[in-house]
Amino acid sequence: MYTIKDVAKKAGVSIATVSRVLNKKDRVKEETRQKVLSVINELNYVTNFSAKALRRNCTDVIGVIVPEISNSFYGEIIKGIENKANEYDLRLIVCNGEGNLDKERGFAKFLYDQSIAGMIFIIPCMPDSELVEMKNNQKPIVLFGRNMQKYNIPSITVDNKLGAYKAVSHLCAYGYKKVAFISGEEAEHLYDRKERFEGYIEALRDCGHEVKPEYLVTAPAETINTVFAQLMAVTNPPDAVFCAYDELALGVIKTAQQMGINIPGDIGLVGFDDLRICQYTSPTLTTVKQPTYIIGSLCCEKLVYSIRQPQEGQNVNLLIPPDLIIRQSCGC
Amino acid sequence: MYTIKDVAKKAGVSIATVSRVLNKKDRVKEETRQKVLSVINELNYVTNFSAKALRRNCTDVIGVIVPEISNSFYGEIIKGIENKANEYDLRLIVCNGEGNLDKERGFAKFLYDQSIAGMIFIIPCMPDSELVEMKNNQKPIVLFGRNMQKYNIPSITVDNKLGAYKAVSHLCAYGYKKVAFISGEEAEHLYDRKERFEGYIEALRDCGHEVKPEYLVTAPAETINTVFAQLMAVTNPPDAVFCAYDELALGVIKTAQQMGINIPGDIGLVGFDDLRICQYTSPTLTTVKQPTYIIGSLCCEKLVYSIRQPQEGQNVNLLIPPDLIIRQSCGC
DNA sequence: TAAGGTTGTAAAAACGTTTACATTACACTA
DNA sequence: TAGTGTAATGTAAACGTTTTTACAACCTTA
Repeated sequence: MYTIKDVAKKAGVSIATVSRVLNKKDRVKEETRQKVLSVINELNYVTNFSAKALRRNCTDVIGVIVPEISNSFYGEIIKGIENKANEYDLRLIVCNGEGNLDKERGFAKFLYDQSIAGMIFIIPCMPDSELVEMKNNQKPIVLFGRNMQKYNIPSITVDNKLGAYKAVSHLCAYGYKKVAFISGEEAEHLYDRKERFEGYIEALRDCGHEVKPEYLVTAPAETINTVFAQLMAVTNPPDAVFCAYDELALGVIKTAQQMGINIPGDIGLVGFDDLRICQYTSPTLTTVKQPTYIIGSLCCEKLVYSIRQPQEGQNVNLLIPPDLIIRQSCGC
Repeated sequence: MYTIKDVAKKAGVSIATVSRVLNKKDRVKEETRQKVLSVINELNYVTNFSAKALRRNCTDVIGVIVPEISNSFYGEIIKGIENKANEYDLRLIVCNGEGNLDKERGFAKFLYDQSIAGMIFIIPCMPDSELVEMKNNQKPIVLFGRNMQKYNIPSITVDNKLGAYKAVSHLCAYGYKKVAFISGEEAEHLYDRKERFEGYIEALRDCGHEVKPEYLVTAPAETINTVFAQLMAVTNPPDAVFCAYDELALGVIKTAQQMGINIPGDIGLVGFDDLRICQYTSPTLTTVKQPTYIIGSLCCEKLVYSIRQPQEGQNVNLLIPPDLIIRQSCGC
């Protein structure tokens, strides 16, 4: 493994010159530049990142904290980030936060201590205040799933309200009159849940339907079978269900099958996220698509921007309008 | 951000002593040790990894190259690796090889140049020779999906032959007599494909059925619908299908549905891998389970072993026996 | 008490870069 | 020809560790 000294000696220049060639900031006579480059090539020299990082107090690594690495939804986002990061010669450290605040804090602290170039938080559970603190630590950060424009933190969000509105008004337009809403467990940091609920409400109102409290269900995904059964046992049960997450809709499909309820014959169903699995369920699941790969790619792009132009204030939220993907489960 | 010097000064000792306390190799008087630790705690000192890496010529980072990060099969493996890595205070860099030899090479070279502590290759497409070369570069590596015991490289494989054997003999035991085999595209590095085929053959033989060439299909996943249709159009078509990968079985389910063929009524179906999606398809998919999380965890454990005890030769292949998960699609 | 062994600590070199500052080389002007 | 300005390059310090070497200080033991 050769060092910059070896290159310098072989090229007959000083190490400073080699460094200059490498970092192409200062000017070097074209002739020497070529000479150095040819030696670098010949020796197959690569710069030692540890030394570089030590000297510059900054690595070429970015970190991302996701809620669940084994979930292909986040997998797609990570893929988007990674590809973009490689374009910019950055490496990616992936951390599996598991939706656990302590884990998340631990990873964030670790990455921060490691003089990482920047971090991406995918649907973080940290409170706003801690994220602001991270930002103030001089490390660029980017968020997905939380709009923190007012704190001057760049972020990307999907227009959850619009997505939910699209989904529910689609159901209504096709004649469903009694649309229930199943959301997952309530949690402070799950803004998407709230926004999707708002979209649901607004769509119902705009379609002239009333919001019935008995159609509103909040429960963890594990209990979906009992919860769905209860929902269907209500007097005057719903004729359609909008689930805040595809995960929940999957549970509904499973439970309905066990109960002998036909989807979409007996009840219409729409989800949110467009997990890959939605194409394979039976019936295939109508859902609101979040463009995961693109989201990842954009997150990374924003981060790189913050890293390279730290002063410029493009710290704005980018709102992505989601699309409704119509499949079988809504019966339309 | 404090350095070891700050700690030394505040504790009234030399930096060497602080380093000794930190790396707990040399002995330090208990009293000074406590003093140093309390200062470290007070200042919230963390060692600079770049400096450490530079000095020791080795980082606390390991790398993993997977074929597809957005696939939850690999996501689970990564999760297993990551959790185990964190236990050992190692960080993980994830690389998305995309089953592309050049990408894989690029990542491997990069990681190698970065004085990484070790690497894990998940179903690599590199030829044996290059892997041996990596191993000879003094960096510990671990493989999943390729047995390279004879080259003294630690590895983990699933007993594909056994898994396929279990799947096919299960079908035969329940009365299926004409079992077809659909495998994905052929490729040099896909050893699992070959082994699963062997298991298929052996199971048929042991059950007293003959192997019919017209029941053997090799085709990329994208063409599964035409391929399956052709298979069913054969005179005396099969009454069951064993797919070398769940991905293919998913395609079969979809196509069968379109063609009005009932699974398992008209034809039995078994896959291999146990993707999460298998629980949600209709019918749910009987399949051979690979314990992904555990595999990841074991890979990491083996790697750590190689890193910490470089001389010891535990460079053996670990063969994991897979289980058959019986669901609806086989009709048993 | 002197010789020898332990134990605990310090001083300093080294790891491979980047970069501020210093120096040289050269072309041009007066 | 001397002086000046600029472009090109070199020198050396610094980044924060680990680790080798050295040396005190303190015990044993003869």
